[in-house]
Amino acid sequence: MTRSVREEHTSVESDELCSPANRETDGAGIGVGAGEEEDDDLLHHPEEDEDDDDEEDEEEEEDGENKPKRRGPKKKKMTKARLQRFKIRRMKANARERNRMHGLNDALESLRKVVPCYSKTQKLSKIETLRLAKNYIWALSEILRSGKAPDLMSFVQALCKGLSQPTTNLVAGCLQLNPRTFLPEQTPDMPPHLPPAGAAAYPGHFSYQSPGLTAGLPSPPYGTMDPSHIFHQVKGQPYGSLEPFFDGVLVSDAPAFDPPLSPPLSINGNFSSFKHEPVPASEYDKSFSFGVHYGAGGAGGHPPIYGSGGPNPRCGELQVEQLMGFDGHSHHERLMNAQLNAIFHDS
DNA sequence: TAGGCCATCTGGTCCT
DNA sequence: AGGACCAGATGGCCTA
Repeated sequence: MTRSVREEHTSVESDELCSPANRETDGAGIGVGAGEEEDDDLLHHPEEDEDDDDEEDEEEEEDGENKPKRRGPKKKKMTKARLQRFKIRRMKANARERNRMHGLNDALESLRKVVPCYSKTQKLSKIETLRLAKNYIWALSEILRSGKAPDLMSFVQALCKGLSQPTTNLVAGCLQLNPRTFLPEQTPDMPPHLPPAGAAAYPGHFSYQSPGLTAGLPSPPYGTMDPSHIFHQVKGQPYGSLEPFFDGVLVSDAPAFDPPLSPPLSINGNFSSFKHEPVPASEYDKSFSFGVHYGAGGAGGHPPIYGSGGPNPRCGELQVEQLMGFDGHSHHERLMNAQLNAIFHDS
């Protein structure tokens, strides 16, 4: 589910403790926010093993006469000093955990920027980001594997596999597509974009199945491959059937490519030069169970590509100039965009 | 108001 | 011993 960007932190404590300025500090208080425990609970914490036995015990255990005796090592009573140390330890652990989660979120934010449909205003949720990234990697690896450029529909289908409807709509919005055009009737058991078993939805499509479940498909062995690397292969490197792919597009001698934050596919019009296989109009005009249709205006206020109800002008026939950037993109991004278009165009 | 998403705290486990 | 990692719990925010 996509969500609007909201406040970075959700509580006063969070604002104080987790603002960027405070991220490196471990001055978090204990027991703030959720999971707060009363000191009484802490007093009986089992992990205490300090050597403060000589200190005066402040708290007496209230062992009732009717309570069964506990087995195992006798718990040491919590002295004030021990309690103090425990609190400090807990504060430090909390701070570390916060920082760890912030690092995780930062990484996730980086991931958001390199998968399609990055938007500062309409952030993908964590789970949707991961799903989309997985699909994106798979789709790109499939391009490499097959050496053929997929058509727009199957590519978007692959991207949207397993995504929620709002995210699917967002992807469609980013690509200036109507979800109805690439999502067949949704069934509980079948991801919407998957063609029926044993049948390709569209001629020339690569079908998507979960790599882990598909015997014939390779697990993408590309490690941390950035999608933009595809377009920046050094000339002469062995690429097998992909060689002609890159020869006519962009072959660079540049040693290393520093990818842009926004990926090519997150830009509207990436596929605007796609050459499509002929698709029966019925494939596009099916009724789908989508509550949100990508009608006039479209998600994110884009100008509609598809007229409401009318025959769909193929998005592959649109020109880049007709499309608006989803979020506004740099020259570099547009360059990448053009490269991608060129690849699909030349194939 | 329910449900989704999120940040945070917490205690347990594993590793160095 | 201390840190990293993990999963459960909790409560806040937001949206349908």
